[in-house]
Amino acid sequence: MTATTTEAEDQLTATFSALAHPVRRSILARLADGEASVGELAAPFEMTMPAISRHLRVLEGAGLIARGRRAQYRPCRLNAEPLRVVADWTEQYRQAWEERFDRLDEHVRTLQLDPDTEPDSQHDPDTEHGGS
Amino acid sequence: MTATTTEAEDQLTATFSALAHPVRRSILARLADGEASVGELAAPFEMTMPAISRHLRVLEGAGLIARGRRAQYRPCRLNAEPLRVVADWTEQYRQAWEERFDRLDEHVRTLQLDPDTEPDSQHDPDTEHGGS
DNA sequence: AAGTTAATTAACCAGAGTGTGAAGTACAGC
DNA sequence: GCTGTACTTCACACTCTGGTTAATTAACTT
Repeated sequence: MTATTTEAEDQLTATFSALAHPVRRSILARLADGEASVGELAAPFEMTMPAISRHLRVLEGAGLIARGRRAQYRPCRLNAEPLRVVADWTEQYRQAWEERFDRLDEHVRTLQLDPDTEPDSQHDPDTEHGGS
Repeated sequence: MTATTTEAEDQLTATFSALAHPVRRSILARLADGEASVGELAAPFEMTMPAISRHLRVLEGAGLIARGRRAQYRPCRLNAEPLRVVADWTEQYRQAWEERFDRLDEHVRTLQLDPDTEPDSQHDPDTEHGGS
């Protein structure tokens, strides 16, 4: 039951890994304009075809693209679903980047919950840095 | 002048790379609750301290955390700013995952550009996969 | 001063990621 | 059937990651 890594975690790891390479992000951007063959995708880069082919494999592995077959071409098209998952994941931190009140807010909330819990040792400037 | 990779691209690469590891995402989740020392961050994992220390270095390199010093502790706190950048980046694909008209739209655009290019083989199920 | 605690750095290793050129596969066209 | 085109797979090199243990730094404790 208690697997070390969950399905969703693996999906996220695969997607973030795939997105961690500028060439692959560039390929996705290209595919947002519509289907393209491997050769078309490779053209903008100073890189051999096999290299692109492997980048596409990574993208496919993360479910970010799907591939067809038309004659000797393997047209690729974007599948943005995993990006929605990424967007949802980041959303969980929205509050953290919107609020600049983080620590204050947190402190206030603590006091509201229980005024006696934290007498003064919460984040005292004296113990912060200056003890020479 | 014309750098091969831009600043923004590097930032994105660093952030996605950092997020591509489940342990690092887990650490960020922990830090969303507030500051924590390295030891506290390491506790949940069956992993030695140096390993965690390096994960923290990666997160710091991507600007996802900031580190202080309190006595012999190095408290870490979340900096969600790069996550906002990621959210903004994914936003550019929102349309792609919201619309289910992808292929239709693309087909229409192809026809508009050049009606003779693709007579009928656009996305015929027979040529799609069915080879014995 | 000596020892404990917190964390980093150093040295090392296994494995994954990213590129190359060369060979192999699949389809189209003369 | 042979040749060209599109792409993949193979074999290799090289670097980056991610983990380990051992040694080092830094601050508190007694």
